[in-house]
Amino acid sequence: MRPHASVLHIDLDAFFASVEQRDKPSLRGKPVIVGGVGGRGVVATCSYEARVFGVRSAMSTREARAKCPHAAFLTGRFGAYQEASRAVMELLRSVSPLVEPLSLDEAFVDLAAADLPAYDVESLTSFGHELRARVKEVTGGLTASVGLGTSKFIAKVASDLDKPDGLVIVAPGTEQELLRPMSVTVIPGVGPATAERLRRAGVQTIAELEAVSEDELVSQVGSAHGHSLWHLARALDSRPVVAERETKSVSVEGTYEDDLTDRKVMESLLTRQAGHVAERLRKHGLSGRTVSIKVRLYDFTTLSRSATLPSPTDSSATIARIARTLLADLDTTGGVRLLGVGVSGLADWVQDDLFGATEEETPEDDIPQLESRYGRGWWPGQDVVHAEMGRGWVWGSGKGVVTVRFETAETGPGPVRSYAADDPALGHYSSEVTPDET
DNA sequence: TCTGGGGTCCTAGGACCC
DNA sequence: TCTGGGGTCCTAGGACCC
Repeated sequence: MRPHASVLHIDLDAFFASVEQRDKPSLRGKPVIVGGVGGRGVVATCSYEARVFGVRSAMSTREARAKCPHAAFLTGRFGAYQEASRAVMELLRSVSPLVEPLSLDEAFVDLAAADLPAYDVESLTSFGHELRARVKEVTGGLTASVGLGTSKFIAKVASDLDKPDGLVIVAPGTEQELLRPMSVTVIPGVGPATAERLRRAGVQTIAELEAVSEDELVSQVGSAHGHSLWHLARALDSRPVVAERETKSVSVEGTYEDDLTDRKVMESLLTRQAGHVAERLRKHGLSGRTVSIKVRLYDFTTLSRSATLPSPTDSSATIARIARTLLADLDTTGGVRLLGVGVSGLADWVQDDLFGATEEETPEDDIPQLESRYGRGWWPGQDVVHAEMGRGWVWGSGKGVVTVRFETAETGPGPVRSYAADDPALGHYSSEVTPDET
């Protein structure tokens, strides 16, 4: 337990949706839902305007559509989110060297490593306000919720108390009175399954959890979890903020619009995924010994199989071959909704090939066919450029027609036009292709 | 036509070794 | 011949997080 509220947790509000509203003025003040737009998509983030209608993260897009049919449903632009995230993380690192990103939109900062002039609640409050103002500046207007406390647990609980655009500091010594009335579900690691187990044992609040002995908790939920719960219920949390965390695994998976039944198709898809995994391993200078596949059947039963090699690999041919072999052992009659490939047991080096032979990459000649079958094209929210009309984004698409709204944060809302999906004047926007150059 | 994608950590059982 | 532990590695599955 630290003497001051020197651990900071920051959470960008409705992150993906806020980036869309920032860049697309016509979406401001409106319900925006970012996630998978297909039949099996789920909501990744939604704006506060959409939450009013009961839309939540992780809800199926189908359900979200039923609750809020007039919302804008967008697939998301990861490049833009990464860029905004990078700006925020850079700002945080300028404040303290000890920054632990949890995702694109969340991080812990250890202010004890920041060398602030003072750590009393009042000084930390003005620091927090200033930080939030600077986040707004460096992101072009995004808001963040910030919490400060004597531990990671308390800082995270604090940032959640006044969302969106809030700042909460939990004064040292007041942690337990804050926690006691709260639901056990605020404890990190208590999800639906643990909450249900505890509820059956008559435990719903942290005060009630505090009354359960450590041995009892361990026997209820297992050793690691039990000890952790016992401590967190008492606001005992000495976990350090860790700046650099090693990657432990790299994986790619996909859920398909229609269940797969053809083994040849499954093998081709695994081969392609293996290629993406290998590419990412090589990009980060990694290789791994254990290759795994994940198969989700039509009824949502999820199977995994893995095999461990004597030495690490980053070869797409090797990963693909093992993945296909692992699939061969599984019964997939009835259909497969998800396939995935991963590599773990990572090392930051690749075993030298003693024989100097270069491995042949498997030809992926059936990929174009697969793409035409499983879809690619114009996705809602995607940025586009039109030779005459300039920059815009896909509003909707279907039946060979794509509807584009022409606007940017600079130009503001512009006209909406529809084009044939194969219109040559319509191009995918990237930083290398500006309207002027087309 | 309910239920994404990318991860982390934990558990439990079996093999194998000392 | 019987009876032990402990430790490590591997595999499969599950809970959880954003």
